Amino acid sequence: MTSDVGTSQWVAAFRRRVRRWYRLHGRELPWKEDADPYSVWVREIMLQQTTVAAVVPYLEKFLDEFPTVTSLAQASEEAVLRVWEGLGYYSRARNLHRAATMIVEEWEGVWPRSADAIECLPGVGRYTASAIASFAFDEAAPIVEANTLRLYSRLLGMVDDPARASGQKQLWAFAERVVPPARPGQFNQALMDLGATVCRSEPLCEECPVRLNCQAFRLGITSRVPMRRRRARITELHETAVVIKRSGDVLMIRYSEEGRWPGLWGFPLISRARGETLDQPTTILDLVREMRARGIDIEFCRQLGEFRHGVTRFRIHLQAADVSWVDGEWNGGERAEWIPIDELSRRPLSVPGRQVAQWIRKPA
DNA sequence: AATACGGGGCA
DNA sequence: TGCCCAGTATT
Repeated sequence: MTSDVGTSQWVAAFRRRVRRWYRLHGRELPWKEDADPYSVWVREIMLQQTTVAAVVPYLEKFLDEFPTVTSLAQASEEAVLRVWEGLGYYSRARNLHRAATMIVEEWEGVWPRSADAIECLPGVGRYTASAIASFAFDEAAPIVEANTLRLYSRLLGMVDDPARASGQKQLWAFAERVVPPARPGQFNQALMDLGATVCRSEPLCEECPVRLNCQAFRLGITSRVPMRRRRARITELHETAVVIKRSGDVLMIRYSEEGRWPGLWGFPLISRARGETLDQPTTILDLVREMRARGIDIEFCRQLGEFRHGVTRFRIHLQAADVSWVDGEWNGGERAEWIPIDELSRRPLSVPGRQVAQWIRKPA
């Protein structure tokens, strides 16, 4: 019956159907058997707002490089960011590193077992804490994330905005009711697999083991539940990455905490007006002036390349300028270093930064 | 309550 | 292209 969503009878039948479906159709994820708290933690952080396909190679490399929480704590933040490079949301990597230090120094490397305690770690919110507690420590902790949010919303026939406080409250309350005392981690995994493969954005209801438990299915509103959120408008940015060379070295800055890519290294970026390009003398004059304002006299050589890159709600139209140093020191505010070109691979760069670095080696 | 934070996968 | 992704922290 669907009229009794959440009652104990409903929950019992729901759990049975989900478990059975999972035995037959659950995803074969590479970490399926790995319940070690450290690796659960690392992968849950990586999976925040990031697809499984994107995470797999990064997780393998990360655990290879930092196999234990101690090794992670002992590493430099830059080394951690270097392994994270290209995965995005870099504050995750920095929080991971900080949290490793906390675990080692304050807790002597021993994990707290409860979700509440785990949630004290930086970068760990309610979902991630529950995931770790249920996967690694068999705590019956409820989860709500992208996959389960869709699933629960539809089961409940929830027409409220799931992002709002009242929607969130209903979803977490539902999660608390369905998570079972026995093997809660496996059950949570089953819920996510069901959400990911069947209760997708465009749901495959004919394959769903719990469609008769689903209010949205019964009402024929699965395509409108959960309510979609409208996206933020994209802002176009036109920027120039300035590659300043001085006898085999290139000037790199460490992006500050306030702006984009905090903690990553990169090239000085200046903005252009829309339509300005490096084949225009006025653009080049602007470039020279902008760099002089940051302490460095340069001579423009040529354009290195150009491409488009999306970062959160911005789309950056990037051109790179190959220039040579004439005089002066960087006083643009950021930490700066002259780095031999063949050592760029050792620094953590953003994706556009890495692209520009490739152009330096092999001009496009 | 709204916004910032990245980048890739896929139709 | 546009939508979506095992969210969290900050304003």
